[in-house]
Amino acid sequence: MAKPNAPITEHLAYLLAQANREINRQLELRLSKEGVPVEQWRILKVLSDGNGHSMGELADAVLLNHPTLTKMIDRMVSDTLVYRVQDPNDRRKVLMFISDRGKVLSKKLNTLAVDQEEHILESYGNKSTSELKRLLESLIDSSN
Amino acid sequence: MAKPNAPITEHLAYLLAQANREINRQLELRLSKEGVPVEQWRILKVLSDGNGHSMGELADAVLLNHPTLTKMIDRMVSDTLVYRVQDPNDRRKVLMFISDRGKVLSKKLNTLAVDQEEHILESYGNKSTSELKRLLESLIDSSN
DNA sequence: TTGAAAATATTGAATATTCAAGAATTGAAG
DNA sequence: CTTCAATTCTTGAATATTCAATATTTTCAA
Repeated sequence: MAKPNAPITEHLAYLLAQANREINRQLELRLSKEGVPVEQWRILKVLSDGNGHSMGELADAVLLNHPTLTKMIDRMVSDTLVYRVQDPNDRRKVLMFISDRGKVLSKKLNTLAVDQEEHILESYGNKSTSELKRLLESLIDSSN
Repeated sequence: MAKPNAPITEHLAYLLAQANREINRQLELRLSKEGVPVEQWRILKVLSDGNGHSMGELADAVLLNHPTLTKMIDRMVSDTLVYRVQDPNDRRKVLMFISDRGKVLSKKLNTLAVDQEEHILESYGNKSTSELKRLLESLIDSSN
C-alpha cells in the first residue's frame, strides 16, 4: 500500500487535501453571499453557544494559529460581530463573545452551510456521507 | 442531518479541514527533514513521470492556483530541481520537467511520505484506511 | 486573411499568514 | 516573599498568497 512509485492520487494526504479543497471551495461560494470567509463562520459558530472562549481555545477549535486568529478577530471586532472581555479569573486570557449582530449573521451563515451539506447528501448519498464522517472522526482521534 | 444548531464538529466541511490539517502537519514534519514544503513534494512527484507538464496542468494536479505555482516553480528552478521548456506545439504553454537533482530529492521525499502512510496504517488500521480512501475518491468524483 | 475572442503564463500591488520577539500575568520552587 | 519559568496573547517584520492586469500565442469566424 502506497508504494514509492504510486501516483500521488493514491496518497491519503493528497486525497484529503483534494477533498478538503473542493468542499471548502463550495462552502466559500455560498458564504460569499454574505461576504464572509469560512473561518469567520467557524468562529461565529463556536461562539454562538453564548459562552466566553479564550483565544487559545478558539484557535484550536477553528483551526487557525494564534496570530492569524488575533488579526481576524480584530476585523470582526471592527465589524461588531464579536467582542473581547478580559478573563477575571486569569488576566492573561481574553474571553471572546458573540454580539447580537454576530448572532443574526451566524444564523444566516448556518442556513447556507446546511444548504451545502444537503446538496452533498443529494449527490453523494446519505450512507456514504455518514460513513465518511465516522471514518474522519476516527482518523482524527487516532492522530492524538 | 447537520441541523442549524449542530456543533461545528458535525459538519463534513469541518471534519475534512481538521483531518487534512492534522495529516498535513505530520507530513510537513517528515518532509522538513529535507527542508521541503508539501507542495514541492507534490510537484516533484507529478513531474517524476518524466513527461513535460504545462503550468495549468500542474496547478490542477498539485492543488495550487496559477500565480502561486509560478512563484514556487521560480524557487525550484533556482534550486535546479526542475526546468522550463517552451511547448513547441503551443507556444503559449510552458512545459515543466524534473531535473536529475530533482529526481534524487523526489526519491528521498517519497520514502518519507511512504513512512508516514505506514505510520497511519499502524494506528488507524488497514481496513479503515482503504475504506476512507475509497470514500474520499468517490466524494471528489461526485463533486465534478 | 484578418481581427476579435479565448487560452496560457507571468507580474506587481494588495492582502494575508507566519515566525520570532515582546508584554503581561500566573505558578511554583526555594 | 521573591524570583524565575511557563502561559497567554499581541505585535512587527518577513514571507507567501491572491487578485487584477498584462503579454503572448492560438483559435476561429467573417
